[in-house]
Amino acid sequence: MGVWTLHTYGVTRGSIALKAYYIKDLAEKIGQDVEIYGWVYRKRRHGKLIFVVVRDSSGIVQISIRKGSVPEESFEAAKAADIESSIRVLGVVKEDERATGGVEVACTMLEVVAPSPDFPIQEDTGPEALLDIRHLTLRSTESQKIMKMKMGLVKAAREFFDGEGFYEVFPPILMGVAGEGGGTLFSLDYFGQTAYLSQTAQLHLEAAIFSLENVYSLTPSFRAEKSRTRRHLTEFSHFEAEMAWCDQKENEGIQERLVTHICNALGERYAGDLECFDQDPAYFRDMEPTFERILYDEAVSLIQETRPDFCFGADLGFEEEKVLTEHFEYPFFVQRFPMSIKAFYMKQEGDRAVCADLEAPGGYGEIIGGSQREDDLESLMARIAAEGEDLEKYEWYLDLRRYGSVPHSGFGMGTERLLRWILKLDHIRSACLFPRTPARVYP
RNA sequence: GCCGUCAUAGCUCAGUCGGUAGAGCGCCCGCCUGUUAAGCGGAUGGUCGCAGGUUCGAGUCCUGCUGACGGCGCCA
Repeated sequence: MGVWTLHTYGVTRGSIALKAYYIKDLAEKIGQDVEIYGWVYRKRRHGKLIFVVVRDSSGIVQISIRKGSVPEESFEAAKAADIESSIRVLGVVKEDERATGGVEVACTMLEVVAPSPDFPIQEDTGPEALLDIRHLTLRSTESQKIMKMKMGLVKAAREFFDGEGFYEVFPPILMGVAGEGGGTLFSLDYFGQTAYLSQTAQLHLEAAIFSLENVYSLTPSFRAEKSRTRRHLTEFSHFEAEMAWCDQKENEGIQERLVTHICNALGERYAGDLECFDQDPAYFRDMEPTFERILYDEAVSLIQETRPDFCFGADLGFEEEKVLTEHFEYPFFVQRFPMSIKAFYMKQEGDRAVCADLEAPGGYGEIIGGSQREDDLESLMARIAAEGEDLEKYEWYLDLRRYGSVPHSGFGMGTERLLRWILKLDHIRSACLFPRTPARVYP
């Protein structure tokens, strides 16, 4: 058995360090002896020949186990191995066109590390049942691809911010006051006072720009709305950025460069995975940071072409967004909503907010909401009072306007929303490891 | 908060006019040396979401409840 210690780096079963290599690398090891650790993905028995498809984090490969070519215990172990049992395999890598991927491992030894009796997922398991056992559903190759691409998205976003000289900061999740008026908050007992889970880090990022000027954060945000839609979670990954000395025009420029950088990077680095989701990598790879911009008024006109009953002054509902997004191939900005339907902290010009939402094409909804912030103390106080909010709770926020206020802007980007649009996922839940919705906080 | 749909085996579903609960897949057993979520044979598997009501008789009809799902609103 000396040859095998070569591949385990002297580590034997029972005291495993790291795997020597991963399934995706086997194509470069034709003719070599290899050791594979993984999980049984598929099994097909043919009497004296058994095929086991083994899965690890990097991919899958077919193992052929022939009676007579392996010790009798190995053949019996293969015969008995359940779907998703963890196994250790020794064998020789061979090219074989009959195997998926063109590579197969001819087994010389197989042992079950731990069994997996009655694994509950099978071909026709429905979406609700899959969510009930999300902790097991994550093992699917589709979930693997989504999780890997989500990491790629976050990595690309951080690259962008880093390249633009932003500082990453780490704002609190436990909050004493609401971030945005109106939205429902999750509350909890905080040593006898009521505290809330953050809906947005924006207000705290605004404080940070007076120190670091350009900042961003990636935090969970919570919305206690019973939103039963395919684009809402009660907990989501929120990229937020805030920039001092920045007007709305430059704010939009940063947003489109950010989204474009992310798309370019994914188009280049995840071309194969994008194709698995029927997406054209070239569309993302070649995207340019020149998104179209339309005014809210123009959006209303476009909507009225097909929905004459839609009235000026209303917010764009989902049906309206869907109509609107059919006019665009790439994400686009809708600018200058009426102040009456936007948040108190936005800068006001006439009856309009100095703001823009970035909409994904194809009815996938709003990816980014951003605005120039109100930097004038009196206007801000009047706005907070008009919302019926207690000014005292916002004293610290108002201090930011009392001590060296600056023009500044910022935005928030929903990570799962962006990923959902890129992969055209049916539901935002699929873009999340353990999605939290009004009816689900388990598992 | 509002509107709608659904709830039967581990999973996906069928169940006619109200008359003793069905299929496929999975699990289990047997056969099979090139399969691609293999194939063939056998066996197992049920508080029909819960509580009432109508009826000689309810998975089926009626009432209430619960839960999940889908859509709206809200937003990222």
